[in-house]
Amino acid sequence: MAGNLSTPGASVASRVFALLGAFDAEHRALSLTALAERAGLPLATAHRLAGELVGLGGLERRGDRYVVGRRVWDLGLLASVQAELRQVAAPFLHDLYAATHATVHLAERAGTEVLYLDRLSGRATVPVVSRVGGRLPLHTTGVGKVLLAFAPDEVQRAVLADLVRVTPFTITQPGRLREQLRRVHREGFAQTVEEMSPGACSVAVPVRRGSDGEVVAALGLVVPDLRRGRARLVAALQVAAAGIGRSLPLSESPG
Amino acid sequence: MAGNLSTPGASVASRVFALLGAFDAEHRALSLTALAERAGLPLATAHRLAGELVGLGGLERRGDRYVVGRRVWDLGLLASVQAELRQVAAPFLHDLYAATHATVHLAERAGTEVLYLDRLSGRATVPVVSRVGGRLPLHTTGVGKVLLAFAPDEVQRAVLADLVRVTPFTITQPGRLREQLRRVHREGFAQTVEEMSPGACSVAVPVRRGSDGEVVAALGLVVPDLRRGRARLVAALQVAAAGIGRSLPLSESPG
DNA sequence: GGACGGCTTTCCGCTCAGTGGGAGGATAGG
DNA sequence: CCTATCCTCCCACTGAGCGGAAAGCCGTCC
Repeated sequence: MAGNLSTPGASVASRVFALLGAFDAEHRALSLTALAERAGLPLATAHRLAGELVGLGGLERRGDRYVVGRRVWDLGLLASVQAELRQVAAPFLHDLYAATHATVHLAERAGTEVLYLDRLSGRATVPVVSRVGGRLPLHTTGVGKVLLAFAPDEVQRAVLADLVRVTPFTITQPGRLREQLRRVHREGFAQTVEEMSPGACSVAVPVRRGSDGEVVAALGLVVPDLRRGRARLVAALQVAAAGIGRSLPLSESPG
Repeated sequence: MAGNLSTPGASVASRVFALLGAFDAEHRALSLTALAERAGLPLATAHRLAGELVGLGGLERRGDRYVVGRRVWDLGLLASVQAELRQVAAPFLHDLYAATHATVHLAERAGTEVLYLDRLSGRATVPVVSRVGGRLPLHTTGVGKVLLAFAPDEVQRAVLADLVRVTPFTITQPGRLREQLRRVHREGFAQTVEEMSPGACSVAVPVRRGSDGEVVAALGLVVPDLRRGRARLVAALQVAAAGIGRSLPLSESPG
């Protein structure tokens, strides 16, 4: 379709996603030049395609900057992640927040990372690094440890082989983490103590789909201190997780 | 780019969006045939493009069905709508919910409709038809009336010219609605009484950007009854709206 | 004021990526 | 066994898409 291709083999569809993928949480608005550069496309190509996407609602133009369009947001709401889990979980997350006033997290595993599906926090609690849609290491977060404990062997091995240090309290010894994962199975919850960010502790429990008991997500709380009240938090989490699991449809798995 | 085009002039980018646009809230998972049909593309073309999108994360395959991919959800979170307003507003919405236990709505105007940006509801309140990402008429909802009252003249005219009846209580006389919109300006809030769905009333207030006072969104509550406690609800809404407006960055408008 | 640097926009000839009818499998039901 | 309904793959044909180059469009600095 073109005479002179800088990257032959790249399809138009991949270019479209390259353009959209040029945006991230730190780059929500990009000039044409920046957009082209980050997408790895020639300026003229980026210009034409971006113009087309604006027409389709995939991008929007604000002055001389491009931003991701509303249409993409609309479509994103239909994505499977969000559709079932988040919707079902939302009221339970509120209950949890009301009961504890701690930051509430709903997360699932995406490869070897935690993917935060929802977060609920007031304004006066512990500062938390997570963002909805954001990813963090599995071994440094409460929800991550839960998800890791119930992840397939190959994922556990891959993660244990590379335990990045984030704070002085991050667990980087595979043996110690493996022992903790066993405890998660035994006791039904995981915790972290300043392993992701100083001054923040967390507890988390698995969310099991009611129909078959499969762990589909994790539910967690972030608090400044776990020394007292942990049992109460775990109890609240387990009630909410059970509620979510029971309300969950039994979405067929990939064939 | 092809020898035999069924619809010459349609770009690949438009076909990509046609495929994604084939999904909606009622069609979250589609077979290839259904996908092709709804997208208006030949089967072979849909098959090839869908396969490519799966590789790019824009679609996912579940058995013999396609669903919108996680990548689209990620990208959607970066869209301007969601990014600023929702994030800033979230804690205030919780406060409102905690204070009133009514369904809380954050909405903005999209053309001649209300676009619901966020919704927060418990499990035991009035049944509500709104969905996050969903659109409803401006003249039948509390947030809609607020947004309409502060919309440009041509929007008001377009809406007043076609007041669709939804319930027996829907206001369909332009004169009566115009009078109500004037009251919204005067009193600072709007209300509906069973105009969208039987048994549901709503109050709503504008969210003004702190820097310039422009109305950027509306904040509303849905309750079974407005006869008593309305003043209290309006007060709570105004406090929250002011808080949101003050925390809002002054995002430059289109040039 | 006029030359410069960084940005966006447009032009246009070249060509290969994308197209889609149709053949071929796979599976289900009669 | 045949028919119906999906999904997958093949492949000759060609115009949609490519991107270097050049032209606009600001500011800013000498």
